Amino acid sequence: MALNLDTFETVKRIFLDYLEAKALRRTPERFAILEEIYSRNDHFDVESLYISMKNKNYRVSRATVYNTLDLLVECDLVSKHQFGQSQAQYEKAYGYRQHDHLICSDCQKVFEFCDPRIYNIQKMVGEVLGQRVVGHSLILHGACTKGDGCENRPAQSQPADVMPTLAE
Amino acid sequence: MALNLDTFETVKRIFLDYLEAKALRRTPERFAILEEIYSRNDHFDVESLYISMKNKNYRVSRATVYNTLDLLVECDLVSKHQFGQSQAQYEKAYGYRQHDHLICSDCQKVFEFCDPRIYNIQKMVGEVLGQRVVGHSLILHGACTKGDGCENRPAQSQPADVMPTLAE
DNA sequence: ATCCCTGCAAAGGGTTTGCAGACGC
DNA sequence: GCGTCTGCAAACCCTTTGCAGGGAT
Repeated sequence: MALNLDTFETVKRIFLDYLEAKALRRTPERFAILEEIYSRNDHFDVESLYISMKNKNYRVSRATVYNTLDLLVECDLVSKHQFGQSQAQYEKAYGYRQHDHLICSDCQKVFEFCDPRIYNIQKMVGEVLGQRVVGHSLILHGACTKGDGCENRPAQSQPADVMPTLAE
Repeated sequence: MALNLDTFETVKRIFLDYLEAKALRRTPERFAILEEIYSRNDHFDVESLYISMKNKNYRVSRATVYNTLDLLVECDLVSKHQFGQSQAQYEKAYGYRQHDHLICSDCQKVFEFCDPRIYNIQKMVGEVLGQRVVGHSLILHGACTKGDGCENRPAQSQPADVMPTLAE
């Protein structure tokens, strides 16, 4: 899927404001990386992002990709996940609802879902333990025994609703 | 806290059976590592386990520690977590209820809690996505702003109940 | 002109691997 | 005795770091 220009203008604006607030420079590399991320729809790791840009003959270094991803995570335009593999996975975050992931151990496919009850758990556990809970990471581990589930299923571009969203 | 002998006999039995079933050898190192793990109560990483054993003048290599931990995870005597740091964290699993973790980003303390609603989410999400869900990992990220929460709080040796356990 | 940011490559840290010798079976 | 397991160290992989040159301000 191609880059959504409206969305990109918005996130570019957000990034510009963030850079300005932090007195960081507006380098072409930073915006090129942002653009590359927002023209993707899947989860990706640093290497695949780096390779995509190389393939488009855009000269970037891995170090800059890492650096820029940190900035984008910091300003909530990108979210970072550790799905248990060694390398971190990233995805664009703007315009996407908070969601969680189910990963099939057999075929490695990643599904997304939303469930408002997680928010309740988060709130209640925080109260019981006397902690302010600022976020969570929920990963369900699935099994499709290759072929009879994941393979036939279209990739979820939007998180599936598990139950009607009650509150946000 | 010292090793609970009854528990250790049980887990040793389980491990023996597992080794036999898989036609693996009963080496002294494997049982020494199991014993060291069950005489601990905290979460630990490979290095600290290795160091403890070295300090007790038990000769083991890191390679064997890694190898044995894999086996113990495989037979459910140990659980492995990726709390986002670089190294994996482990904890003994036998006799402990399934529980999840809250990690304070400020002081790194780890709390444990149980919430049966996670089980319901797991089940329902699996149904909606057509996946058999075999497990989950939920991590809540807390913030205590150092000193006013975690510091004063005793470590949770048993998972706190967030609500009465309805079902298991 | 300043000095932050980039690219490159080397270093770093946790985990895995290869190999020779040890030992459970 | 056979074949797996161990210990050691090197290799590995992802990420971070150091440094010199380049470009944003």
